[in-house]
Amino acid sequence: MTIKDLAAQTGYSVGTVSRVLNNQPHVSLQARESILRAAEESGFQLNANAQQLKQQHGSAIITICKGAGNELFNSLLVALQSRIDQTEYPLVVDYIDENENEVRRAVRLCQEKKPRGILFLGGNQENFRRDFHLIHLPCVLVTSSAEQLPFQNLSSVTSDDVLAGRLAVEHLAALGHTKIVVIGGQRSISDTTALRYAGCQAAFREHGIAFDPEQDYEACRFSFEGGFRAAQVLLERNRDFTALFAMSDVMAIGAIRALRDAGKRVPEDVSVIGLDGLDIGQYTLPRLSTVAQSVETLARESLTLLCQAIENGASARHKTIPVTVLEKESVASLL
Amino acid sequence: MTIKDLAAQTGYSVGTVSRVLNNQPHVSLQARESILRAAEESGFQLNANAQQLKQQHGSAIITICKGAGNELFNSLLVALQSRIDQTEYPLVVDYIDENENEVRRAVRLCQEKKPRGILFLGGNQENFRRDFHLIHLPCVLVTSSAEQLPFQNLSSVTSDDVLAGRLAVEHLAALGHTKIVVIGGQRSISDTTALRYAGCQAAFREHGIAFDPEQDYEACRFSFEGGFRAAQVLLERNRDFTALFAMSDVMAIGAIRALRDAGKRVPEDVSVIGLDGLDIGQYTLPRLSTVAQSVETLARESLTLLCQAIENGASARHKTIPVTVLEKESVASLL
DNA sequence: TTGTATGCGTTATCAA
DNA sequence: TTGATAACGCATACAA
Repeated sequence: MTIKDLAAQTGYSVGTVSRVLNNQPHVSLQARESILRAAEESGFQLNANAQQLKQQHGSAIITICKGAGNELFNSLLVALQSRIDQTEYPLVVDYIDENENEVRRAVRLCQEKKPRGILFLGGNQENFRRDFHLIHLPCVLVTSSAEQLPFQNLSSVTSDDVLAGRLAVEHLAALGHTKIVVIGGQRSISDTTALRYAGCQAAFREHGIAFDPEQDYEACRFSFEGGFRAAQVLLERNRDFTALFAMSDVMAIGAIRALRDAGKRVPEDVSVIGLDGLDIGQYTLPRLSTVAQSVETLARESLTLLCQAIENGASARHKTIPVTVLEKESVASLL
Repeated sequence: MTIKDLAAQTGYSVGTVSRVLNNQPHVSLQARESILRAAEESGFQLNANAQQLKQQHGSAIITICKGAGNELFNSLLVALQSRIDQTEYPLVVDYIDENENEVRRAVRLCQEKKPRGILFLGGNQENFRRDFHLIHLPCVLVTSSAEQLPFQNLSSVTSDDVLAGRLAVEHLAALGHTKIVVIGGQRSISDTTALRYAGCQAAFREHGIAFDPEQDYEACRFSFEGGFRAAQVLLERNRDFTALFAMSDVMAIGAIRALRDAGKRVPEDVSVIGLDGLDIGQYTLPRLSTVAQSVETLARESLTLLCQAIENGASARHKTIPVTVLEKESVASLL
């Protein structure tokens, strides 16, 4: 079934049918109604390939998700999915490994699918700096800032990571903790980590808390396993800490498991604060105190920015989403 | 850049260029090399739209994932993603709500994208029975059996759900538990739930364990929240149980939280066994005893079946993957 | 082995 | 307001 058939059926020409199906003007009401009805009855759908061949581009928004096991990205995806249905664009999700170069991947996808825009869930500044000039589509980097990058077509939406790091430490400090260790990503690789780390450091300084980057910080992957191992390393160093800040909830949960395995109770012996505000944190023992990001807001703003860029050619903007401390059960007061 | 340009550049015709790029025979080694080199240098990519318009179909395998928040499906997706790269097909992931009709969605996607095959992550027999005749592509239903469905193009790969239900109960029974409650999905809606339930029931009978379906079973969604609420309901009924079987790990984790909130220790006061074998279960307190599915095997078999159907026209097959009990810390012995 | 030519389903231009 | 027709980039049957 093609528009040709539809044309024959209704007695109009393919041109008229095409105009009707694309909601274009200069069609008589009569023609419009008759064609629409026929299309409805036969369940006709335009052939996307032909359409996109002609228009020289596809209609999809591609989301490149760096790390399919990333819980934060998964909940972000859920939020995106429910919002995207209100737009005209299909959402195509493309998972790549954490170590893959997301920008190169995007370049390839652009040639292959000619999407309308790209959403990057996670990304590395260096990759963007080096290769993004090859991309000329509206893009939004989510959970990592592109403010320092000189691209007119690359917006970004990110939680206030510096504030998040600061809030975590301040929450602990306010409860009397002064011996604090931190686990997170590789500061040299993960921009997000670097910012959260900077926030921590500022808070440490302001509160006069001693912190030895060599001894009191341990880098790991953003996974349960990563947090588990990092906490073990910290434990083996015998730093005698009373609190641990994990830069993600999954790390925090892994760390709590390691602490318990070492005979430490949480929060009685060691307090733990996470960062993300994932669902799962509210079902663990103890419930996880954390600095929560607003996944909903991140999703909404990202899509808004991208759609505006696609539809109005709006140029790059960079949004920062606030974060809030969620006080639950994994942090105890020393006072 | 089109094959026309490439033809002009190399001095060959579009026909030859097309043949080379499609790895077809009847091309001189010389032509092949020269064209391949030119394509490489300019980073040329065939226009997928034109290609697919001509061939009357796309190249993608679409995965319809029912419930973007489903942890099992997410880990399945990770496994699929890593395997799909060894094939020639791009994997397009399409998330839909748990309540949406996955088959209708598939019908639409078929018209729009003309994929090579479809993978259903989760699905309801009724939907398939009613609408699947509209689909004429190779499909595989994962985590739910299609054996009872009369479709030559619908294979299925599923864990042995009856066995899983049975093993869970037998594990508890072997440790002396006789007062057991169960939480899971809606038996009338979720086929998976029905099978696991049947397995349970068989084990209950064989071990002479009393079980009142009205009082000792509570249905809920496959989420932390669902398990949490269901356990609360069971608790309020005062059934005085010593063990709880949750038909998914996330439910189990939610249930443990509810038990703790009610002052029950796990496993000292109540034993809990889950089902799935998700990563997260090894980082909770206590570590979750569970009946593990092999996500890797599910992914591998599904893709194998689908590819065979696409490439050799293989007809429908139905595979059952074994499950195993993972003994950890959430189940105590009463003996 | 290679080249030429046709058509896939659609949109858009132009003429009517 | 409509209809005819030329592209879009590619695969392929057929001719050379």
